[in-house]
Amino acid sequence: MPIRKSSCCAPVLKGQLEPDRADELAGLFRALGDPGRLRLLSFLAAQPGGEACVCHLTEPLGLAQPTVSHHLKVLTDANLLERERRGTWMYYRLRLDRLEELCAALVPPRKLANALQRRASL
Amino acid sequence: MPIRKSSCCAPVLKGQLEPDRADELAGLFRALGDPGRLRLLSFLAAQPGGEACVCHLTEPLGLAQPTVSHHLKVLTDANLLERERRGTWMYYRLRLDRLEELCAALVPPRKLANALQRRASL
DNA sequence: TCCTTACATCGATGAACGTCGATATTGCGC
DNA sequence: GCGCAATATCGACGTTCATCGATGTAAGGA
Repeated sequence: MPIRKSSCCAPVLKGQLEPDRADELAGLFRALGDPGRLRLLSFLAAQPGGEACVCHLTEPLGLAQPTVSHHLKVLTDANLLERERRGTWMYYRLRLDRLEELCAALVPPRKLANALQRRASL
Repeated sequence: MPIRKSSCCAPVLKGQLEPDRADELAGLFRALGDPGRLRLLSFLAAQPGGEACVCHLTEPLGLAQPTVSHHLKVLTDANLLERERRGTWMYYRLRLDRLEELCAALVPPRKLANALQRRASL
């Protein structure tokens, strides 16, 4: 059933956001779309150096160890974390640069700068 | 089976991000975690005034009308869009302020400002 | 080599989600 | 009120996902 394009508004520009790029961004946002994972990021950000090993993350989250491991994997696959082995322990570190990239994708940088300026002037 | 907190790293600060706030933010990111919805936002952002009615959104997305309606509802429920009726047509408009808020929640504003400055100086 | 600790992977289960055809609702013009 | 056009809601189906117990793997110490 074809939808008539009556004259309600200007037709929308096509392909502003490429489907491939949309898939990629959506994957990133989906990685952020879980409260446990957000708290993981928050915990890591609160650490000096933005890093911690797994054994200190499972208790404050209230999730089982396999679940935490799963979430860490999701975030690492999305390149929002990087892992490094040190002896028995596995360290996970925040990638702030990736979060900044995501911000820039969400809001045009110029508008973001304006918003930050507005906020700073209050 | 209790996990021993051996001396691998400094213990993580607790409750940096409140569970309630984490749920709220996760809901927002989940709303952004679909390629169709991201393209919807992109299409709207490309429109003068950042608004459009539904009939012009369904074709470029390649999704059926009920699906588009569903996505618009998800985004509206997340307060990322606002709707306004004009006669037969329903107009959806971007809420840039909400996207800016989300950015600020992702990256501490000071670090964001630094990142933008770095980028501007290239 | 054996045991223990730290972490990852597997497999299963239940819930949430994307999609769309069919149908309902709302508003406009006649 | 009737009919049509625009949009929302419903219902169902298949997929994806979060969760966790059980098990596998890898590293260090005795």
